[in-house]
Amino acid sequence: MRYTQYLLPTLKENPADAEVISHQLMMRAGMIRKVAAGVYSYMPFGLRSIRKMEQIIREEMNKAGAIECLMPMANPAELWQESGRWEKYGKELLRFKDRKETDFCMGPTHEEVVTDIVRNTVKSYKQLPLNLYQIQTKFRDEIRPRFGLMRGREFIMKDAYSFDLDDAGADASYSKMYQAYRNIFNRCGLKFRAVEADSGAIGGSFSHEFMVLAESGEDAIVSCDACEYAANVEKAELIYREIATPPATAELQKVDTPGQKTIEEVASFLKIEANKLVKTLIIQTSDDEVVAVLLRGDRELNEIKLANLLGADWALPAEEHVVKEATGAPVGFAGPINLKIRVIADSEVQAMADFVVGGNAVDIHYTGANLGRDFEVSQFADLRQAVAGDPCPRCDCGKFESWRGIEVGHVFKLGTKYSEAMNAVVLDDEGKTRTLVMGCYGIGVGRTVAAAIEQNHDGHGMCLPMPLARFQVLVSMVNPKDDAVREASEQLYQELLDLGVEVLLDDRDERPGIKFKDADLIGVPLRLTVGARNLKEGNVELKVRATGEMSLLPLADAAKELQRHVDAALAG
RNA sequence: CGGGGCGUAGCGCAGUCUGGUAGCGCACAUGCUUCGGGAGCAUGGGGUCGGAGGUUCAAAUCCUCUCGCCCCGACCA
Repeated sequence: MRYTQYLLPTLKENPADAEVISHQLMMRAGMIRKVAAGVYSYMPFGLRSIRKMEQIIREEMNKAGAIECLMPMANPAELWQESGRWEKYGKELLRFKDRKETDFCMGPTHEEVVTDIVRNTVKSYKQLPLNLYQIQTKFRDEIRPRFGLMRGREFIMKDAYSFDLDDAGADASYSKMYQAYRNIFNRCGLKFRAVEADSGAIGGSFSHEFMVLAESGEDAIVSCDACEYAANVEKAELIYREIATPPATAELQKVDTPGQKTIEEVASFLKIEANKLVKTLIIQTSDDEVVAVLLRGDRELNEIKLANLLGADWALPAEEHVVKEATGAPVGFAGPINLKIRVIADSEVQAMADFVVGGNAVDIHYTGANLGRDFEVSQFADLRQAVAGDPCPRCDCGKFESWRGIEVGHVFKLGTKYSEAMNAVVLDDEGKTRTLVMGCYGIGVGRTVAAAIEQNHDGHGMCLPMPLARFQVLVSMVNPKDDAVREASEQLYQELLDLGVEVLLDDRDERPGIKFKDADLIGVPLRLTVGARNLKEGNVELKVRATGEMSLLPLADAAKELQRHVDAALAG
């Protein structure tokens, strides 16, 4: 491709509305343009990276035995009513009517459609296992789209759905997908972790998220420094092999703590460490239950663990008036002593003695509080957020490291939620009717490309890994008006094309500075600079974008040498 | 949806408080010089000041309504 015949509108400055690096660089490098909030056009330069990502996914999915299909974006309400999600999905589901006033929605995911296909076409266990996937544009009317392709409303997703006769089969399908996902993200050259994730309301199932590691990631994850265990902090388990409650040595004592509400305030007022306090959180659940939760002062509550423990959809800090009603004091002074509501505590609290708690009265705390003697706890459980340094729950020696991650993929064992609701059944080898066991597997295609940029950039622009780069080589002719330079560049360009290398020839009549800045911005992995200076010696200059490494190559060997570089980079 | 902020040329912004002929930088076009890290000079084109209504002799500026966009929260690939 010749630059002068291509559409690659680069921007010198960051667009005012782009906050994160990948969004800024994708805009500046002319990969995407915004059409509406969370809705983007893929410009030629961006589209090709997206297509490369799709192709990698396609190859690995096919290799794992999945079969590609393509389902409609417009879904009839009928199917969604059957699964019950027409009512449940809420405003994120973009609904509309056709000319006959029939309800439709833009598919945000395709369990309904695929389950409909399978129940109508698969009748026997002999047709199983089956895994159907598609790469398609989805629409979710997100409350808050942001960060460019990172969280759009319209976005390209690969979604796959597996169907098996039984749980064991579904587990096998799941692990095939898990491995396929590892292959996909490895091939993209991404640093990632497959982490255990919360499986939410569908109990008994399991799920993994694939997280690309990046500072700007929206998710917090932990991984063991000794074994394979990794999990979203929402899910990360904490276990205590031995918990011994130390003997109480101090008397319970009421102390005045005027105006000291937060843990930090109370700790510094009493001149003790935050971990000598026990905080009491008043929590309200989706079932309208109000409970008190005790945590060591320096710990954070994991609301998902709590909700799962209580069997509720959610568990959140109670509103102010509820706290007052439960404790008799304003927010900031709750404590477990003489509290009327149910008290549950994080396991770690069991290892504490002579601690400080709130006094359930304005400006009052207790010191020297002790479990059992001063108050009762109805249940101990793992309720806190994991942090770096916590012991691994799976191995004896490991400790957690913490990371930020961008969720680019999610594999999920669905069970029979949809097959049951929509009556997707087959006959087994005894002629008995069996409900299909499903799994679903998603990859955010655009998000993965954005994540790759988050992970591969510097102050000058992006450094996309070779497998995702739209152009593998850039031939930059320093001065197109110099005949020797122009001819050598054209020759190199042609040779590279003939070798099947994806090459961009910067044939613009621009000053070198502009060309170099653009080259760095758009991040072509390998740059060949053809300038009069080196050409006199018969050389051209190779610069590796990611490392900045430079070397001189004889003009005659350059094309072949570059092809070797490209092949090596693609091989990983 | 709650809280905060912004809409002025393709991009980045000033001008709004205190009403008086719409500006700057970049980009774009033309010419000359320049040419290995976002050049210089000159000339030029491009704007319903997000939209509607109102106040006024006069509105980008004041008032009312409205639309869009961004950031922080709950959701998710």
